Amino acid sequence: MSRYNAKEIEAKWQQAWAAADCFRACEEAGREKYYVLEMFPYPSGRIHMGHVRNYTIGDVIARYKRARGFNVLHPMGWDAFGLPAENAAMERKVHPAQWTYGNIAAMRAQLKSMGLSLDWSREFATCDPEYYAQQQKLFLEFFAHDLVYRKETWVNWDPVDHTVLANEQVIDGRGWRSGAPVERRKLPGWFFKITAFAEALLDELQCMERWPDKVRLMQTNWIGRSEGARVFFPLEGPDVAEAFGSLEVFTTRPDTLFGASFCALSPHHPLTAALAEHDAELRAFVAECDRLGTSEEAIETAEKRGYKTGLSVRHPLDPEWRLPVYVANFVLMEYGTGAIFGCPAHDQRDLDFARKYGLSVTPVVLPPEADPAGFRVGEDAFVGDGTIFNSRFLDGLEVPAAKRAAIDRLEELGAGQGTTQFRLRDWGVSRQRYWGCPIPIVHCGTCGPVPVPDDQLPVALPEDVSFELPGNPLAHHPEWRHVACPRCGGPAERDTDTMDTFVDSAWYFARFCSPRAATPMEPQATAYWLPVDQYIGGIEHAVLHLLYARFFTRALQRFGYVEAAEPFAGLFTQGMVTHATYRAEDGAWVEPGEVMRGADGGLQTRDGRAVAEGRVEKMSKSKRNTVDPAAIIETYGADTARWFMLSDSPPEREMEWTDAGIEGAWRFVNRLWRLVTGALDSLPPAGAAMPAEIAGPALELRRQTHKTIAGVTRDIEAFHFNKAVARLYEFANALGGFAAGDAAGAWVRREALETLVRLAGPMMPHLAEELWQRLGHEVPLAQTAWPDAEAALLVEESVTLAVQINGKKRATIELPRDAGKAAAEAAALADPAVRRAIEGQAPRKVIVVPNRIVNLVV
RNA sequence: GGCCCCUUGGCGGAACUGGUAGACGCACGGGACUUAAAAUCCCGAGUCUUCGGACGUGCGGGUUCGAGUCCCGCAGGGGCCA
Repeated sequence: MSRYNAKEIEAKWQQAWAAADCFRACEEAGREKYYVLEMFPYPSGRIHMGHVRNYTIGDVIARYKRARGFNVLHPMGWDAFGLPAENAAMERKVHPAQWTYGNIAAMRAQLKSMGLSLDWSREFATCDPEYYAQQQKLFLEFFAHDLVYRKETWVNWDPVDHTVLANEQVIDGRGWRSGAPVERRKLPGWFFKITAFAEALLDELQCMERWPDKVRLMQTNWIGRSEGARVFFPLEGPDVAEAFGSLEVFTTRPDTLFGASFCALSPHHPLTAALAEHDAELRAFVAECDRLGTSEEAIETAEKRGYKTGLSVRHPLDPEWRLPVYVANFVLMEYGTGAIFGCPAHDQRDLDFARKYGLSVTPVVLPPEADPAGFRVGEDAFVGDGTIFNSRFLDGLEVPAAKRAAIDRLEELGAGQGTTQFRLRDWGVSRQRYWGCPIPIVHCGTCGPVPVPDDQLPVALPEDVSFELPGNPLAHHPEWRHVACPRCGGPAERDTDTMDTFVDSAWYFARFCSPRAATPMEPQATAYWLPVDQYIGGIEHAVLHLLYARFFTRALQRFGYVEAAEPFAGLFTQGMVTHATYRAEDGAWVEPGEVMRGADGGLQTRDGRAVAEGRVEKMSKSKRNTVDPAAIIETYGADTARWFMLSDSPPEREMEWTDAGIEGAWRFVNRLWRLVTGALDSLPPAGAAMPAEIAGPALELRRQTHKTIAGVTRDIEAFHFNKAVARLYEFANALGGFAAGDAAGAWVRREALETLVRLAGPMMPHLAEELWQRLGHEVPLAQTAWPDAEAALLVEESVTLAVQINGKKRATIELPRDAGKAAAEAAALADPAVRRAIEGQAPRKVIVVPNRIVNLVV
């Protein structure tokens, strides 16, 4: 018997599916649709094992749902804008477009070698002018609906690369590329008003049952709703202070107002700026704060420091009470109002600050059971619930009631109001880069920012750009940015920024519904296909990408492009692919392919240097523990790689890639091949009528066949692919040991083999398709319905029950299914092992769980 | 620091709503076939054992006739927010 030739047979079926256009999706009114989508890849040039895992999972779902009769949409595209293309341009003198499209071609071929059931006719890249033209139209819709606006903010500025850095691109205060110390700079840019949907985005999370709890929790924390109050503290002091009137403060703890001992301003508060004009020392303090960077974590972990302004404020609930005003490094301008009141007894940061500057610490919340006379705050602030004291009209109230009472009084006095604050901030999308979607705005000295008119879209990226100079090539281009103002015709300049690439991926799933439309999307197409029924990707996108896509969908709904409010009805986040790491004696990382076992049994490189095996870690280039999917597919074929990806580890957990594992999968592929091809001669023809009489081992196998159908179906529905795989192994084991005997047995063997092939189909589609054909079927498996389990075969005639004595298992007994309690008890008491164990005592109590256990209490 | 999750043989992992712990795979051991090896097939296997059984799901308690599963505390690992 021949060994399975994966290479030849996989190519054969990939061509056959393409020729028959098996996976093209068309809207069919009245037919139930199912939209499966995996997060589209960045075209880095090669697929990695994370892609293989992601797309294998998605393809199992797509093929399974198709077999269940759904009209499946399963598209693929490219998240193709981004910095690596510009880096390649600088390092290798190749244009970003050329680099990107070259990578796409290479990766497309690799993805095709996986045998994914994709509708390639819908493919696009976000850097296609046809795509970003539509994105520019959407940007202008946001502009028209007042959902995008321009403002100045503080950014991390790399003075060497002349570019803005994201917080994660700042490492130890230096730019990740240039290594230059990062500066805080104020820069204008465009912001999407995601905060306008904060409440809706938060509330809807509770209804999104097919999303992992973990992701919902992360988004909840990210949006960060907090109830509190805005409180006005009248300012006193020099003219500057008088000009500002009152200091507006946000607090979540209005109940602790009588514990206040100071107010603090952000270094970037307008009042700080006004004071700094006449105060060099304050300017120096602010400059020092700026060197901390912009991340909340850096600010939080730094030592709490302040600068006393000399101003004071009056307490909003007692005009006679005055509090000093500081500028403090831990107060963020971006959160709340950029100013706080400090209550040291009940906030750790305020306490640290108060201890440092010798400010009073008055406890106003008494912990349960504490003695009001003896309660003192030491090094730890008390942040829990309790009863209010030392607080005049609030005394005796519990914390929640005191919050309400304090807000009521503030509102009566006109000194404040209750409010809800979100941690979520508006989404800044301007990037000083070339390889992104140009922002379709023209800046005119007289008209301000003016949208580029529809008939002048798209604003195309110029191709003749230079990457020699640091900074943004669009801004350096000699003529591109100079245009006439569309409104007044005067000289004006294009916006030279491009959009954050998260914008590109915030609506691509909608574009797939009508990828060639001359508008961003066709409402009847999105109405049919959206929402995505199953979205699959990495947990690393739990917050940003998924939140932006949710925000965009709500906006698109407002513009009339989509009916759905939410983009992804179901979300699945897969785990990472890991591999052992290896190091040579000199500490250098060694690739797995270089490691072999030496004569002494130890690990060594091919050229004989000793190697130590390190921890199992996420595959990464830096640790050199990657395995190239292309090489695996070349050696074993796509089916083997897919099968191993789905075996053993549950898909949401990390999976360890090992040589032994892929070898094991390869063995099973061959075993399945032999099992079917070796039996072909002894089978009745396809479609032969079921024999009237099936009994004995044949009936047993038939039962197992149908139980396997039911089990694998359940497992795939629940994303328990590892369990489905285990069931198919078990079933193959049973089939291997089955002797057909007579004609009925041969019929049952065919049913079992066909079932095995059909159930394995979504996981190893090429081999299954080939075996299906060899079993005598003309319609491809890809167009064949999923098998149904016969309910009557799923119930056992007899069952094994455990017999426990005082909860410990002593024996098992065989009983007819659904035997009565009395029969079960009698059978248990008759068992010799049970009799020995109870030594003639009569049970005090007998618990019988039908078909499960008998527990005798003696 | 706060919140959340996880911890089962040598390893990855099964165990439906509390009801026979360790399915299935990997690795391992034994056997068959072979001149030999690879491949393949069959068998074995949680630990200890006086062969009756005893002990076993990170540790310590609790609830229950019965706990891997529920509750409380602790330890270790991971994630998110700070």
